[in-house]
Amino acid sequence: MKHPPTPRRKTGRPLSFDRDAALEKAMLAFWEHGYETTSISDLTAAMGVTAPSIYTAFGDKKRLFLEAMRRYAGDPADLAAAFASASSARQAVAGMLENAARLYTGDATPRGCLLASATATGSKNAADVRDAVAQERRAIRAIIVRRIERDVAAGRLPPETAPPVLADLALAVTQGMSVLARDGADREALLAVARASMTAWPE
Amino acid sequence: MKHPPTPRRKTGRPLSFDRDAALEKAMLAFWEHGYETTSISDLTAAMGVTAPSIYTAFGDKKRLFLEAMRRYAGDPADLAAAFASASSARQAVAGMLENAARLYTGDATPRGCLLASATATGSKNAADVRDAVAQERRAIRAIIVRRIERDVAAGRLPPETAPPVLADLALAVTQGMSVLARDGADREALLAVARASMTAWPE
DNA sequence: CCTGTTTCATATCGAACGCTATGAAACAGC
DNA sequence: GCTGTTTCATAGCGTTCGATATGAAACAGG
Repeated sequence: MKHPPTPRRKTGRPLSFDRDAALEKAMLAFWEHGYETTSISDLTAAMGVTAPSIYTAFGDKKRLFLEAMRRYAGDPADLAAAFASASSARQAVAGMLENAARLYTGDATPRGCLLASATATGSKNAADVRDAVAQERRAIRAIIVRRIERDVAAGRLPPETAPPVLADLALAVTQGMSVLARDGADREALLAVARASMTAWPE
Repeated sequence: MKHPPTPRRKTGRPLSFDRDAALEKAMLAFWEHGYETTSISDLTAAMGVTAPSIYTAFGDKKRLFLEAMRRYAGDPADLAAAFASASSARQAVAGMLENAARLYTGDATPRGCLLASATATGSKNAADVRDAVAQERRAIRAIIVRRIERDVAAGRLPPETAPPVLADLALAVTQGMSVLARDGADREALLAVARASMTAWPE
């Protein structure tokens, strides 16, 4: 995972807060309350940083959110690597669903999924942010589709398998689990849903 | 479906707009842009009604949304009736998923699901509205669970069937399809996901 | 030390937010 | 036609929004 180059500091007064820690706090705030419905005032409280410092360190609210998302929502390259090294597409997707079930019900983070809920809807001003999040989801979908196609080509899955359908099913279950988690479903319920959805796979 | 009694008019200047039509326009605006991220200004434009008229006719933004949701998102009693008259739990859920797939990709309404996306996240000020929408989802879940339990009791489904798991799977797929639809998935893709998820059912 | 650079805390900015006060206009009943 | 009631359009209420101007404070280099 490659981070963008730390803004080159020439000289001057040193930063009085931990930039990475503040970014993580911002991410958690966006995760819990959504992009547009988290105000700058909410962010200053969560990050422990005043508004002008946020703007000099991260640009504006939009760039702060995008940086937080790209930093903590998981690099698609990491997912691609995990999928590539998995023993099968089935195992890879089952693992992804199980990880999601655990993540969405963990105590260290808000319930549900940042990518599924933070920009589920929004005003026209935030259309570009929604598009960026949707792009992230599409990247994940493409990775799943390719991994399934690989197993079909290798004869590990029946030739009549439709990779996009299985991928969309996995995505739908993932994002649906996010809503269930927000409604209070516990970890076992989500894990059961994840396992049940895998029985829809061939063989 | 029983509507709340129309506010009794004694006398006075008649309403200059169609209250039901305005309510539907408001619902569509909330559906597309979400509850908190649809402003009163957006609503006056969509409904063709000035702000004071909205407030005298519907109370405030919160009550306008709740009335729109309860009026158009489907009365749980209607769903319960459809489920009761269905030939089987499986058929009832398959029908629900197919209806959702068609609804989320229809041209007459925004993409996705009002109940899944309008209050996916939000500020603390709107916590009560989110709870009301979550309550609606829980009511739907209870109906599905009960219908599956009925089939298990009647021996139409294997005794080891876990009704809550199948119900949660159906809910997750439904709400996941909402995200897929918003990301641009077409009707056939959603119908395929709905059908694929049904192969997870026993027998 | 002094200069240059960057961040700091304070105090806002204009715009948009949800909402409402006000008085004229449009009806029903008498 | 007058009275009572309700809705109308206009204008603006106080608050919060995202974002900044300002000048003092904290460093590195010379």
